[in-house]
Amino acid sequence: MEQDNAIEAFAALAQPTRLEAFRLLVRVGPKGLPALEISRQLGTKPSTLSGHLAILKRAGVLTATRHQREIHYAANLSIVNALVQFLIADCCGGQIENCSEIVALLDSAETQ
Amino acid sequence: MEQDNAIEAFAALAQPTRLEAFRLLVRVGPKGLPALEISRQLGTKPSTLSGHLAILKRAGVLTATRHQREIHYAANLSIVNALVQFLIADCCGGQIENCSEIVALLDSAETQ
DNA sequence: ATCTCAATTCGGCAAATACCGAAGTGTTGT
DNA sequence: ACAACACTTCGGTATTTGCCGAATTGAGAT
Repeated sequence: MEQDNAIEAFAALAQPTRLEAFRLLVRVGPKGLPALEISRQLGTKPSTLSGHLAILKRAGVLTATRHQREIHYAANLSIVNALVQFLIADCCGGQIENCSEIVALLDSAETQ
Repeated sequence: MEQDNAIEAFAALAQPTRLEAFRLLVRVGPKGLPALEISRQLGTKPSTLSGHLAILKRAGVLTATRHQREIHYAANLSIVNALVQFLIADCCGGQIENCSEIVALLDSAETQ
């Protein structure tokens, strides 16, 4: 993950409608939802949401696949991992003993 | 973590100078660095950086502590955990068997 | 071919963001 | 008290972002 990709992903998630859309799709799971259904559930205009979905997709946060007339959007969970990797790279200068805190935190994240 | 806090944190990280500052402080470790030193290492004007540090601090991404004349900024690693928790809450409707992918990903994040 | 439906693109406007130099605040040393 | 230093706040400007209705594209159904 490059800095530019991380910035694009963070910017994509730093907006209420887009963050809600992503979390909705995380809850829905791998099958995802068509654009109009997301629009309906979030209460946003289709044209507005379309722009948001494009931003999320461009940032690698969502995937889009056609099903007949509909395009199903789904959350790309691996981006979360990539962002964490990027954020904590070379944590504490690589001296792992100083990083016990963050390791414990990621442990708890995983088991919850 | 509330939606507003997550948005603030993502927005804080979605800017080149701020993301670089955060990652620099992650590498430096718990002791952190004074503002002017960060400014010098990143090559940004002190007044510009000051605004960025305020945004990062306000978002809970950095902590600030005075040491004589200097204010030392340090990365708050627990925010990373909180953001991940927030993003993957109720993943796949809570049916854990569908979430094996993300669990494996967080595993690898932890051991690296 | 035509109609319908899902989704996107376009045009225009209001609000938020980033940058810089200059001036201000507050702490430390003389 | 005064000078030096670390940092922040204050103008002012250029760019970016978000929203909506209207028009457009593209796939399926009749």
